[in-house]
Amino acid sequence: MFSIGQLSKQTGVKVPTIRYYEQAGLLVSAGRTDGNQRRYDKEGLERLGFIRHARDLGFSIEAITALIDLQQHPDRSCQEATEIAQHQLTDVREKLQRLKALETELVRITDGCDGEGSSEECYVLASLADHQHCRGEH
Amino acid sequence: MFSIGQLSKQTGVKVPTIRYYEQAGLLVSAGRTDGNQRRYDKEGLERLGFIRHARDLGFSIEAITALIDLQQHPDRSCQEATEIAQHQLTDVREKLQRLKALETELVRITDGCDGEGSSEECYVLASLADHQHCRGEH
DNA sequence: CTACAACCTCTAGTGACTAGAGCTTCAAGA
DNA sequence: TCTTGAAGCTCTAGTCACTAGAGGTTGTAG
Repeated sequence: MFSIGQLSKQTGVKVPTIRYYEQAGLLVSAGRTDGNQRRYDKEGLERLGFIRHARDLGFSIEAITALIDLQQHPDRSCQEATEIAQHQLTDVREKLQRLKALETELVRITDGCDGEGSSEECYVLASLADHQHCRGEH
Repeated sequence: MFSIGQLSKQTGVKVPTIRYYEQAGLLVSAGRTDGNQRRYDKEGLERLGFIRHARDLGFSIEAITALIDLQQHPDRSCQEATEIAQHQLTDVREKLQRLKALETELVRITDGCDGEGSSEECYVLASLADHQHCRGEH
């Protein structure tokens, strides 16, 4: 049996976050001591590990709820889980695209400026003021 | 002179967002008609364009405030602006790194599963449950 | 002059936490 | 057994950058 603090240490999830997950319905309400403190078993630990891993991969709370739901109905098709993961992958790839464009643009902006001189003729500021400077879309 | 709606159309920034920017101190309080409606001139339009562009590049409201402040003190060094942009670039690059790792991991997870069978033996769910499966860090 | 789109302010909600106040409980050492 | 203080509890509010909605007022085209 672990206290919430021990669970926190083992998973790397902060204590208030664990309570938040419970309140959000991700974690089943933990058992309590007579004094109302939460106590967790191995299952609680594994569940939190699952959540942690999924959050690290950028899955939303909503998506994780769906995945946990699926986990608990072993008879249901695996397809749903794959769809959720695929969706997440698409999402990540879109963000990657966008960030790559931003990187290019920021490199261009910062390279154009040596940091000397007054801000009046600053290339960074000029670039931001005038979209015309940009190569690509964003 | 433009109304807030015309400004919105010209810049692509939604009306409530413009008001939010004003309230956040990014946009100087606009002039008003006798009936208390905002009216903008060319300067207001340019300022909003600047903000829009900077937001598109992922600069925080705080960073943009600093940049605008700089713009208004043409005597101050350009170095600060460059630093802010550099910081933003570092930030973007970190996110890129992270997202690339996530992509790899998600591809591995989704590739391992054909979507058939029951969720009991689903590779997606198993991968999320067990960090051991992972190649890299995240 | 009228109708109604567009404007106004204010409050509250979003997602995923994080911080803090004010109180109670657990567990180790004396 | 008692004490102390770290760790737990609940509840409210704050974060960021908006977005939505209520309920009322103004501008302007016909």
